Amino acid sequence: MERVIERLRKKDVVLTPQRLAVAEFLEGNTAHPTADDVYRKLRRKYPTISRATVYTSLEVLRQAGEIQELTIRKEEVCFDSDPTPHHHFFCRRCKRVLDVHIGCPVARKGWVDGHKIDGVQVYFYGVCSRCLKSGRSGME
Amino acid sequence: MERVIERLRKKDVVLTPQRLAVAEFLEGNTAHPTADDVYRKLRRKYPTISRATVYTSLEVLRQAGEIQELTIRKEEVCFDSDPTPHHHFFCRRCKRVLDVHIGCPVARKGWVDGHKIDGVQVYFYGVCSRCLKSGRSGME
DNA sequence: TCTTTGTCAAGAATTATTTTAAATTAGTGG
DNA sequence: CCACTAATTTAAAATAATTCTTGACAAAGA
Repeated sequence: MERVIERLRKKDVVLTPQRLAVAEFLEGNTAHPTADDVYRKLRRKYPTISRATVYTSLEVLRQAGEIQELTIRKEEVCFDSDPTPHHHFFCRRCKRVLDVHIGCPVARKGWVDGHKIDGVQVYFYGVCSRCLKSGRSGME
Repeated sequence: MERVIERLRKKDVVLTPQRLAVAEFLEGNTAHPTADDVYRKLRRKYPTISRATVYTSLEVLRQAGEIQELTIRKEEVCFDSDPTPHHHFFCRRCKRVLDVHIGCPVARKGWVDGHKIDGVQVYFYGVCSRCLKSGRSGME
């Protein structure tokens, strides 16, 4: 957390209690929360926080390179507190977004067909191991 | 077009003029239109068509495996008339979505980390070759 | 013909997100 | 520590994409 504050300050990001609260909630969070998840959680500690602030704080953190945005679901954007490139898996049954850490050459920035790449997202869809174990297909 | 009709009929999809119009507009269209693009275009030929009908027609075609949905942009979903797996590139400058036909092992269905995969999307982001040639970075 | 089933259009409703405008606060320099 | 200015927060309203609802209507079968 201290490191986050340092990094943000170095990037001339204005620090506010709200932004720090968002950063703190996200830190180490592997659940890939949506903006609304963040809002509902922070409201307990900061009853006056508004949705707009959560949205702008998330955008500030994203631009600062602290988090990344995922469009794995069309319903809503979710956020990953780990900004380094890796893949994601969406379970159609339990609706969770899981990190997938496999090496993939295509995920490296570079060029394709003459287009300059500055970012890549790889989204897998299916049924996660936990749901498979619980005996359901995710199709019901 | 004839083949589309055959395939849909074989899948017990009820054929209607509206659905056929959507299918026809998409056929061979490589521009990755949004639902609203389809609606605005079809309205010329079918002045009475409604947005809801376009949305449901697109969903019917998707479920029939004729088209695929892309969530490459968070603003809105767009559609690809080619349902076979391939990658996509989003140009931050001209906002176009381009097909990327490169082989990639990760795009093959299978398993990762014990999760069963039934679909994959690979999205590249950057500046397309055309915009690069026109001399702008896409950052302005 | 009567019934059943399913689609269509239009608009209302819903949901995620952004904008607005006024009040408050963070960062800076004295 | 105080004051100043630019930036942020807030609540509410506005927007934009998408979904739902309702009544009208059409095809297929008994």
